[in-house]
Amino acid sequence: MLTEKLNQIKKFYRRHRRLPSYSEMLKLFGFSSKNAVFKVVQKFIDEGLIKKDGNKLSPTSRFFALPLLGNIKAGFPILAEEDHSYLTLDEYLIGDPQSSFLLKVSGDSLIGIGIFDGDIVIIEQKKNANTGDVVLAQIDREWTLKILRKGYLEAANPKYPPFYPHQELQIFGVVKAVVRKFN
Amino acid sequence: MLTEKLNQIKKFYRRHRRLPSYSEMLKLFGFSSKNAVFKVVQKFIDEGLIKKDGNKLSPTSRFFALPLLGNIKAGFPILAEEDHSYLTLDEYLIGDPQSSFLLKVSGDSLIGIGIFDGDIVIIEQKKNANTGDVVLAQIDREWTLKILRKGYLEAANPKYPPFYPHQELQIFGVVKAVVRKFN
DNA sequence: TTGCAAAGTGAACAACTGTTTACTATACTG
DNA sequence: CAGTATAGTAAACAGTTGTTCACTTTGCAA
Repeated sequence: MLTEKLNQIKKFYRRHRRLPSYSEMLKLFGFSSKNAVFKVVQKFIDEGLIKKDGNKLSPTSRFFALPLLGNIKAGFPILAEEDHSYLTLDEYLIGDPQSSFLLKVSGDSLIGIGIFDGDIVIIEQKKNANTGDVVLAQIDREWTLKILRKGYLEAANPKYPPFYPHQELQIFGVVKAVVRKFN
Repeated sequence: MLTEKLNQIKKFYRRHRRLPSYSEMLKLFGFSSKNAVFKVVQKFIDEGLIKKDGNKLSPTSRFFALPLLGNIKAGFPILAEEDHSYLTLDEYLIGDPQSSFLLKVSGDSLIGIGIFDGDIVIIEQKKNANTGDVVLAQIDREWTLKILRKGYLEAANPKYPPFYPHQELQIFGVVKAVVRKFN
């Protein structure tokens, strides 16, 4: 089966974060001739799962990304094979990997905008932000995650008052995305 | 500078989804001897950014993953270099890539559990789920995303009533994670 | 200025890369 | 059954791989 071989390659890619070489696939598939591997790989290339990159192989986005289906509409056959695009969450959510980091959120001060306790936010480091941005900031030397307003910080939860700095309000980064895992 | 070379390799990895070979790095760095590259790579190996994998190179998780910082606590120096772990969002959020797909959410029926209009959910395909799971289901032939209860579906928004099936309630998958991008 | 480690050059090497060719076994179609 | 496309074997090949050795250049501390 061909999809079984694809899964073996995907498994290898997940473990090693690189595609196996032809001789590695040889062992992987249990073949005894590299040409057999060559022909299998050619099929994956034809299907657009792998591509040639110089004299090497590299995976296409279809290889490792997940299919993204459109909106749910009543009675709509969302699982139809068309109009897929393929998405990597890292690529989708992280704009500038160099200046970004993740932060585990604690507290309920941002539940109004759907950031819950235990969520992970992607923060892009920068020293200034726009009003309305969710920022990681130090207000009077205390770290916090809040919405930036003109000269103060605001929670997204009616039970918290606005936060006016007594001395200092310093911005360290802007929240670009949230991520939550269930269970 | 060494970090500049690392960024060049990262850039290459993002474009090609594989590490460059020594001769490719040669061009990348502007060197004229492969040995110079060899020594640079050795440093990255020493730092744990790249590792040897057979007779090939492969990136470690520190190479492409983002640092995850702990919870924010008042006054806590979260940016201290210690107790980092490194996280790939894809690996963190997607348990079984083979059976998962993404779905763009429309509607406000799940705002109570922090799933908003425009969010993307990661769905794992399966035909049965536990009570309390957020499921992708077909209720009387209409697709929907709701919370599964005993024999019916429920929104997470007081403005919607429970959804009892007239004929049929079929489950297609379980929501394992949500993801939201700001701006 | 001297001494020395770090950084880079250049050439050589065996091992492995992907690819090709020629041939055989297998499976399927009419 | 025969005919033929598909799948796999075996061996050979040039180009590239990562690695090593000997040497030169650069930068920096004493």
